[in-house]
Amino acid sequence: MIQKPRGTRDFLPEEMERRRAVEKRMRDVARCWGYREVCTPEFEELELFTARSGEGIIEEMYVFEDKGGRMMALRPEITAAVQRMYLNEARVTPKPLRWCYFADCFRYERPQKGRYRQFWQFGVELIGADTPVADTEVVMLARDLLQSSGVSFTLQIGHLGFMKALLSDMELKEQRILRRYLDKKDFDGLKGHLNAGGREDLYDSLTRLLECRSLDEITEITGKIPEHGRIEETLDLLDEMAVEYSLNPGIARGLDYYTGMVFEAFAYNLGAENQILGGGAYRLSHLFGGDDVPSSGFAIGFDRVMVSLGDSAGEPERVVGIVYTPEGKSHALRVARVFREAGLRTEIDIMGRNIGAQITHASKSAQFVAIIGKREQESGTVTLKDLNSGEQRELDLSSAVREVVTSGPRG
RNA sequence: GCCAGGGUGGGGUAGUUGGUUAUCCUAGGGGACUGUGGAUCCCCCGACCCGGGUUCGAGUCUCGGCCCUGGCCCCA
Repeated sequence: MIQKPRGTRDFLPEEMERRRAVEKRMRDVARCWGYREVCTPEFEELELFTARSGEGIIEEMYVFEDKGGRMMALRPEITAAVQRMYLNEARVTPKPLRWCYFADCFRYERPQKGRYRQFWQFGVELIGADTPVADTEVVMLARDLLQSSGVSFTLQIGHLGFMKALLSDMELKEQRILRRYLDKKDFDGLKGHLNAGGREDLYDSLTRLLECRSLDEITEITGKIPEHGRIEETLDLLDEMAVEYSLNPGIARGLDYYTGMVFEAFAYNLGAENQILGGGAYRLSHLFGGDDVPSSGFAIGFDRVMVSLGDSAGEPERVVGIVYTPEGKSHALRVARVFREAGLRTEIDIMGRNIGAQITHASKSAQFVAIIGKREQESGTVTLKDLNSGEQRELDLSSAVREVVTSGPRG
């Protein structure tokens, strides 16, 4: 038998309903903040992603040659595509642009808990704004989105300016190596590398920087960096808006195009892959041949959020089963239509079962059955049976609909 | 790419030192049954991940692969 591809998943209706419910809550939050949805192609020219991240990522992507001999890649993330789209389509749109997306991405990696080869990201990009309030907005939106999903998380905020200030006289390549040691908390490796480069003077300040949890502590080590005022204002605003976060100057965010504030969120019970959000301020479009535009944004690992939420069942949907005898068939079809017009999920027997078997079947998903036989057909009524209580009454059609609509969700 | 543990009907399971026709539950389909059966009774469907090897004989032992679950690496 043919299996699904490695690292992919099938979603049955129950799980899709849970996913859609969370997705809807996130969409509603984004909409209230003024972030409107955009959509980019599922695949792009390979160069879009290598320009951003280097040739190394080819091994971790789905890359293919199309019939015209072009090298293409299934998108491994969305930010680059949104920036490309901005340059292609929206350069002259009034700033700021507030965009969001919910889209699947593909990475050719070894699957493990919370890591799949096809996965979904909910993300936002704020393009053309470069102020403390803009920084505050994306962080607050990140917080609101995660909260709306119901997941438990911690938020960490950092800024690349701190480490840059300490390493300002070093080459970019060298800075990157040191950041990696720090990110891995490999202090022996860090020390060795610094000693080899004759910069053992930096060891103390770098490791102390990672311990800092307040701007004052950081400033003692780095001095007042150029962005100090802006960072201070952003953090003050976040405090005023009661956003819970911890300051973490160690956040490095792998890539070079991040320019200022960076932040990440982590969930519990996720094992090794517990990061559920990452983002920051960046400048990317010059890599694609456009004018640079200050941007910031983040992406939520939607699947990880769902894993962290677990199987906690959402509210079950109200379902009505239409049960009928052969004499009641035409009336039953009309009744079903009325229930559907009231917005209720309504299912009718199409297996030719007898009444008892119909009730048996309906009870697997429905909370109510409407029983229709010769008597109801003649009087234009329905017999509504509440499957939870077992009670039933013969009602006129509109009363029956009202009864179901006003009933609470299944208890 | 590396390490550990796994893979028996759709789901969950039993399977002894290698030995008849592979166990049970559940789900699914059919029938009896024609206004209550959210039943009951009867019947049916349906599995040893794939491929080599050892053996008279492999679900069971062995090797390789695939896949799953974790972890490492990586992480945009």
